[in-house]
Amino acid sequence: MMKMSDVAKLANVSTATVSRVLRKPDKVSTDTRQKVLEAIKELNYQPNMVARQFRTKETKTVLVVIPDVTSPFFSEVLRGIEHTALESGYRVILGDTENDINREHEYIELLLQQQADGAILLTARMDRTRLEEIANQFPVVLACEYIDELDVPTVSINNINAARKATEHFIQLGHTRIAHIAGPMNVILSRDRLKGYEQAMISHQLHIDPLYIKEGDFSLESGYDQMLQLVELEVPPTAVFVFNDLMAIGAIKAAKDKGLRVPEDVAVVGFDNIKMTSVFEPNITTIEQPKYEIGKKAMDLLLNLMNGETLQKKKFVLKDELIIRESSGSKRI
Amino acid sequence: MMKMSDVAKLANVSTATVSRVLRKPDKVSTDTRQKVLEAIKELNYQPNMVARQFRTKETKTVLVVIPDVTSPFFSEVLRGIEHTALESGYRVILGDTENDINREHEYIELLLQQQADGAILLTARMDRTRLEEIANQFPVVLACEYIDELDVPTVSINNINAARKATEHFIQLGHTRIAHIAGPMNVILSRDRLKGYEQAMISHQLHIDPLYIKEGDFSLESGYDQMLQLVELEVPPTAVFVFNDLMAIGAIKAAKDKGLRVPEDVAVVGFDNIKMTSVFEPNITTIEQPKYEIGKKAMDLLLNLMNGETLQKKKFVLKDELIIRESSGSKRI
DNA sequence: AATGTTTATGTAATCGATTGCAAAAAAGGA
DNA sequence: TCCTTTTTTGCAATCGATTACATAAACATT
Repeated sequence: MMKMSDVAKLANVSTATVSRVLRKPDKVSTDTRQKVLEAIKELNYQPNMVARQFRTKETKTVLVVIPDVTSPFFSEVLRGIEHTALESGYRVILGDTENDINREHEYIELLLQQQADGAILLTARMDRTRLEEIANQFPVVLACEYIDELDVPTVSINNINAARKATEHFIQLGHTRIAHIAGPMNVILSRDRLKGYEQAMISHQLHIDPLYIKEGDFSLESGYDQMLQLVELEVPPTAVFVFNDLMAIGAIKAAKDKGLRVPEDVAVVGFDNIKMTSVFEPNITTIEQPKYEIGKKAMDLLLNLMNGETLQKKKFVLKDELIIRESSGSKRI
Repeated sequence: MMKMSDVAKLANVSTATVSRVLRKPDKVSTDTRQKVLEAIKELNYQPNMVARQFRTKETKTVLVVIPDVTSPFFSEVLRGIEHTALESGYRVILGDTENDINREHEYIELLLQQQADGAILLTARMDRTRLEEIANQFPVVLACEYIDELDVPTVSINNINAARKATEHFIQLGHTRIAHIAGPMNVILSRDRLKGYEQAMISHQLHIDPLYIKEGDFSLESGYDQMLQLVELEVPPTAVFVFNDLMAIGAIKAAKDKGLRVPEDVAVVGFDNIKMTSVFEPNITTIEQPKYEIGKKAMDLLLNLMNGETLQKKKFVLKDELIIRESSGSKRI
């Protein structure tokens, strides 16, 4: 493997000049630049990036911590991040926590070890003080998940509003017995969407039956399980707002397996607008989140931070949209 | 940010000793080790990994090139890789090519720049010579996709056999008009599965109508489009073997939209056994690939290669399985 | 006690690039 | 032509760890 000094020797210049050709070409006369470039080509020289990183203290690498790479939602966000990173010459280190908080910590270590210039967290379940500490030392952006009242740049939609919108959709259709299959309560998104659900119910004077609130774990299977419990209630709900599309799909499956028709017997609304929602039968009414855009925006912010800029605005709330399809049914009479 | 010399000073030893405490603790007496560890804790010292990488020429990082992170199939393989990598102290750089061959080359550059110790390619569409060149210089493992008769370690299933098995399943059920929606023909997997389909047809003396062979692009939408064309043929097929589950889902949707029943009017078999296949209606008959295991095995091999071992065996063919569900229907009379 | 062995520690070179500073060369001005 | 300014290049230090080699200390053996 060739090194810079080899090029320098062949081109009859110093390594300083070679370095300049590579990094600040206009500081070098056209002649020498040409000579050096030829030597580089001749020797098939590739700069040793680690050496450069070591010297410049820039790894040109960002860490992305994601709760689940196999999730149709998060993987789209990841794509947005990765695409944008690449465009700006950054690499992405993948930190799949598999919903395990210890993994989250392990990955964050990479920042301390200076293996990444910054991080985007799609999951932030660690305690606030730890995160604050990290975010004070390194460029960090939160996307999707976030931590309340923490002064760290954040990109997300307004989950409370969106959840309220989804629930109100049911209310407008004439439902009163509306249930909610939530995500794990230690995740803020779950609490937010539950809150939105509650706000909608309360502001329309509808009773919130504690039995109508179930907690899943994001997975299709758990959506199935929780829905089973709901339909077996003495007075089952006529509508269920589900934390995400994956669980919604599980929930609909459960209803069907129990011989119920969706949306006639029980209506369902999901969240995220993953691809499958428009193919599944019935098509699923859901909240569209701009997944790719969230990733892109988060990466853009991170790039700013890594450039040493200070952000005037820290909270970016992107637009969501209720997409009405079949699973929520039509107006009840 | 503290450095090793700070620790050395505080502990009253040389940096050599500090380094030894970190890397070969048994070469240091218990007393000094204790002293050093205390100093490390006291100063909150974290070793600068880039400096270490620079010195040792080991990045403890592997590159994973993947054609599509949002794919339910590949993301499971990726998880297998990532999980195994982490266990062995390796980081994963994500290289999502978005099915773009140029991206593939860009990412491969990282090896030449010594930013990764090795690579796993889940997509290998570049030309053989280039890949050969790379694989001769660096530890590289191919998974899923591969290149014919190339002496690079490979992990996959036997796609030809599996495709034949899927097609023969139709034949056993009494179908004769069997179509195939293939993947892009520049991808070896597509050619293999097509080959398996053809083998099955030929060995059962069934006619292969060129009109029955369609080419999609892996996406659900293309499955939809290709199926539309098939059902609109003058003599439409009664069964369709589809390259992957995603396209199969699209295909089934198309059939339904055209008022056809699946499997009664047209039977479908997919490939990959992604989660959705067991939830979709009808449940989809498919070939199960051990996705996580493929990733794990590939990473294990790569670890061996990076350790300088030479593999006696180079081609690892994992077990696939035909999973019979509803979409392929029952025996025709 | 003298010698050889083993263990523990330190010295200083090294990895391959970048960059501040100085020197040399070229260009411009009088 | 000589002096000043600007441009181009090189010298050598530097980043923070690791490690070959040397030395010192501890221990064992006769």
